[in-house]
Amino acid sequence: MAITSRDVARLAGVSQPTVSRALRDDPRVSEDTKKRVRDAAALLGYVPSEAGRALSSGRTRRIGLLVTDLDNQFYSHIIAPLHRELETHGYQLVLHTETTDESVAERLIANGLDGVILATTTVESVVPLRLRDRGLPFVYFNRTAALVDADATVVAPSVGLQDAVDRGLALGHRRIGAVLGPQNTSTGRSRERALRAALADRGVSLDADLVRHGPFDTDAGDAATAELLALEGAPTLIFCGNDVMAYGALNAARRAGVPVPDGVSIIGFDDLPPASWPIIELSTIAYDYVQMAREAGRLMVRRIEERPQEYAHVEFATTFIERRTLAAAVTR
Amino acid sequence: MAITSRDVARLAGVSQPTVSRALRDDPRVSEDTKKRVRDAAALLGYVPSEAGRALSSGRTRRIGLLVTDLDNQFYSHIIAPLHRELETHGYQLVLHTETTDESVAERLIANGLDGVILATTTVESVVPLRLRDRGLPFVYFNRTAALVDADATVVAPSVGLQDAVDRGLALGHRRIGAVLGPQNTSTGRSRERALRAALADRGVSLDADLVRHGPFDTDAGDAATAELLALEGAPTLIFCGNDVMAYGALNAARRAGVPVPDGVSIIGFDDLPPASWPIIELSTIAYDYVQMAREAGRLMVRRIEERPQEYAHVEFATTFIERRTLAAAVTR
DNA sequence: CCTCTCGTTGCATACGTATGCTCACATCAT
DNA sequence: ATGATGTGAGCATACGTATGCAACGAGAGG
Repeated sequence: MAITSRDVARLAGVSQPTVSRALRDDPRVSEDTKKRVRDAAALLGYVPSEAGRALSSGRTRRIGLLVTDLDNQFYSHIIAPLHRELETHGYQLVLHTETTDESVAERLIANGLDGVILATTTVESVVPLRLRDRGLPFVYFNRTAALVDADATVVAPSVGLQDAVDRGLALGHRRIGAVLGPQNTSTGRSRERALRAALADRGVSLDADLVRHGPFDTDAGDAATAELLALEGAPTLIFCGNDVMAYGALNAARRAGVPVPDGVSIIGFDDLPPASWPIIELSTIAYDYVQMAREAGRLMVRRIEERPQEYAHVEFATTFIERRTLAAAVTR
Repeated sequence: MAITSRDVARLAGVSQPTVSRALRDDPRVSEDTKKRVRDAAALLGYVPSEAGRALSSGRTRRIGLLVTDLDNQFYSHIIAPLHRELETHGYQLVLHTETTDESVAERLIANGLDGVILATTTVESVVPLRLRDRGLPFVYFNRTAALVDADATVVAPSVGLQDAVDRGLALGHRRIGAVLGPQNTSTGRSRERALRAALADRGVSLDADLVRHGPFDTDAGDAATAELLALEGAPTLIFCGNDVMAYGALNAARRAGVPVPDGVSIIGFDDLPPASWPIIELSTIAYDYVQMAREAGRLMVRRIEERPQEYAHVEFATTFIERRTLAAAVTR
């Protein structure tokens, strides 16, 4: 049924291996022959079989992206640049979403991937261990795991959060709350640590009553903020674990009838596109996540093709972006 | 390096084909042997090679999803349910994003997919033609192309739009504008046709000056709405091609200082999650896009495994959901 | 004129699994 | 006791490409 390299070989009057070499532009094939082979291939509409190629070469040129919650806006914005970056290197992105930790690694391995980009690892995940044991190269994107070292692209939250904290304090905020991400993610942890450190640096500490933890999603941000706003001494400024949680915070404030920023100020983290929309205008900590995705792609390709001794840890700087949702503290 | 079925066979004291059959639970293998093989496979940590399997069986159990603009929120919400649906049938989703129309088909074919789900087809796309010529099964999701028939899941916009139009007219709106999607997409066309028909049914017609077309994204919705609001006789109600464009419309109104809904009413299409957020409260036309994604997955699997004679065209009903962004018309 | 080298092509085979066919053996009816 | 039936496993091979190695011819150098 399908056209194989043998069919092309027959038409071009050469052997099958010559077809294989000619189409991959092997220098050992004469220009003359290459042209003949290419013409024959085009005439027949020949398309090389990935399966045959994978079996023979042992490589698939496919890279897996492991994400648990695809619904999360953040990852939508990551996939496109990552896809494009890998494409320029001749690799293809394959999406994997699984929730259970144990079977994931097996499926990644079974799928004959050349490498895996881990985007939603939890700190205690065993997936990196399994991949390492199998010799399947992988790269951490955004989050890292504790058990195994590897190439990684991470965000350095300190600078951006320090600026945000300073600005918040300057605006008179003293009762400061936090709606943070899960403590079993490296991002959740590092942002919390950086926030506490930035406050401590100015002699302020987070009141434990005003801190909440939850998944990095809108519903969690909504619920946690609703709780905080209902408190006797509600915070006048709330730091959120990411923008998506901050959307939830804005919703909760609206539902509670607390105006933003006059009743409460909200600060996010990520600077996703909606943060700069006129109807949202979210103050947030920004970093170049598109560049970060591309860098993760580059690290992945380098890991596969060059197997460097050292692991690269690329950090991305953060900056504070002030928008409408931050204003002077008002005592209610 | 890697463990093959031959290694398992040696350990279990059987032949390689028996391993292949035992692990796929072939009834021709005795329970006793199966157990021995499974134990040996587990002991060695054997994972079947996708490449070998694909080459031998001619099937990959991989299905491609072709999307041009991944950034579009709509598709983020589609991918997860589609992924899950295919997974339950033992298939895996592979994301393909390409902009050029010509090379796409080749890459889809080359990748040894069992089938393709086309999510962002334009009406005049040749991809369906190429796929048909190759005998690669495919399904239309949401949009369809004109040239080739195939299984399809589509939205029937008429009912929802008729209700929305009736409600808008009841609220006194007469100057009605439209910020619509591209005319080379079946969704763009069918929504425009349904809107015009619904208005015509009530003896109203769209003023050509108040109609704009553009890509299904926030920026386009923003730009078009800004134009409409700047007109002498600006519309009091604007229908948008989808929710994402409606976000842009809301932004444009905010920027222009026109309050929503008191200055202008906005109606979207899709009912994505943000539409029901307290800070947005977008009136919109809803349908069950999660179910639609799952149905597309089911059609795809059925097409691959049963090759039915007839093509299925599954329609999804729409309903109008009234929220804050629609109110009585006010003359400015 | 012989040998050596270089450039080009073909030959043989490996990659790992699935499957049609054969075959051995046991069970059972005749 | 013999043939028929059925069960379970092995043998041989196919799938399509890539690659190490051999081979071939031409040209160059001695």
